[in-house]
Amino acid sequence: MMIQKPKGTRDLLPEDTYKLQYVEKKISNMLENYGFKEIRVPVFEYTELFNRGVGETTDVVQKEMYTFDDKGGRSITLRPEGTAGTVRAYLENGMASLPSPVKLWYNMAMYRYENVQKGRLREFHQIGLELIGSSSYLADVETILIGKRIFETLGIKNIKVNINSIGCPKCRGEYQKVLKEFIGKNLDNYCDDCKNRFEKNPMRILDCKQEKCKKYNVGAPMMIDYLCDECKTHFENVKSALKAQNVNFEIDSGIVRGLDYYTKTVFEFIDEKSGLTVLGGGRYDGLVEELGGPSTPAVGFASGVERLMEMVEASIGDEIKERKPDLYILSCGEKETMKAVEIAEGLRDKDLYVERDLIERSFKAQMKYADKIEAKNLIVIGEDELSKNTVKIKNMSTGEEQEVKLDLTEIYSKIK
RNA sequence: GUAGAUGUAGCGUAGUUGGUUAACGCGCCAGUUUGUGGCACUGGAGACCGUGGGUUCGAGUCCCAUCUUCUACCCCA
Repeated sequence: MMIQKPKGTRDLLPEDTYKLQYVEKKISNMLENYGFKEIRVPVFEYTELFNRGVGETTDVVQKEMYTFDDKGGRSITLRPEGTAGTVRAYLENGMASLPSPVKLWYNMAMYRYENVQKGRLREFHQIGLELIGSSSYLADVETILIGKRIFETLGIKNIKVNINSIGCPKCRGEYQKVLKEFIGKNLDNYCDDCKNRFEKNPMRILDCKQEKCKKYNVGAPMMIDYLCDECKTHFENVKSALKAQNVNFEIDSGIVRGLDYYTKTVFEFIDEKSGLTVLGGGRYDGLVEELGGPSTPAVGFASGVERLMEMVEASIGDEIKERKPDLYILSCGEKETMKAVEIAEGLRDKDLYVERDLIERSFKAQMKYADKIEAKNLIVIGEDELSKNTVKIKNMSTGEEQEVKLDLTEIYSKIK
């Protein structure tokens, strides 16, 4: 029996990878224009990192992690997100002593034991960034501008930007008291999930999609109305700066984000066509300290590469072209073929894409093959050519031929 | 985790109320007489019909289980 790939994984075939590389190159180049440097951290970390970093009460930690004991009895988890590992690396490598703020980006595989469906895989990739060491609203605005630019760079339209503020531990505590009072009145009427959320994380109840819960949520107190002065000012500054930079956004008080480390500004970029969140992030001022470092503010986001690719396919998919051979060298006969190998190698030294026969096909079969792989040009090296020391370069799309000396630089100058 | 659908050569499909060597298109390989492709024609390779059981004289076609993929819920990127 054939062994299949595990559920929720994907093979990327050449027809996919060249498009992926196009997208990755565009984004990484853009991020470098903002001064972000790439970081790569381990695929697996000690489970404790995510328990503390992501939060014990989150769905990600409670039911979606790939956790196992290694042979030394250590509890290991495949990373379900990139921020915890990045912050861990930031601390472990003393990056706090680098000029502030530290700006890192990554493109890494993530693992989450989730049910598979549209835009959701168990192994998926996120391009994300972390801006560590600034508590200023300017950092929030910078990351949102970068998020916006990702989609512009890729020619993706119809992306909605939603933002919210979920306050800091100080004002959130106040708010949760008020919220629990409000919900507590009708708690019996909520769904079971919400009843469970009531003690652990009541804010998540506002995010519930169940009709009955939505009904009782009407008129619920909103976090933004209970922000402390500092959080309020911060949020106002973010909003007015975004407006000044012509970013179209909406306030969505329902955004809570499923990871515990978020504070103050949170945001989501949503593809209006599929309704999927294609980029999500926010500020996480408590995380660095939570992971054993000094109190350090930070902002970041992550975007799902597979979801990006899906949209890129729809918008500019056809414009991304695979590289086609500059030249096919057709040869028959042993001496002639050795000459073909020599010429091919020489042209590759000059960075041309050259193909030739590798399975000793007939003249005609080589011709057909050159056509199939869409070689731009073709030359034949046979007995005649070798004796006369010339070849004809044939332009495969026009059919035109021109004669040149059988010589590397001659051929190169005609093809280039 | 719950609910519904799906699974036939690399890809896309056909396979009547269960019956001899599972069909077609695309793709792949090779030919159509002398060294020039794209078209056309001819031939060829390639499938234990997702997997494992069961019913039957006999199953791709019926039953059960299981896996995959897809859809929704949940959650998220």
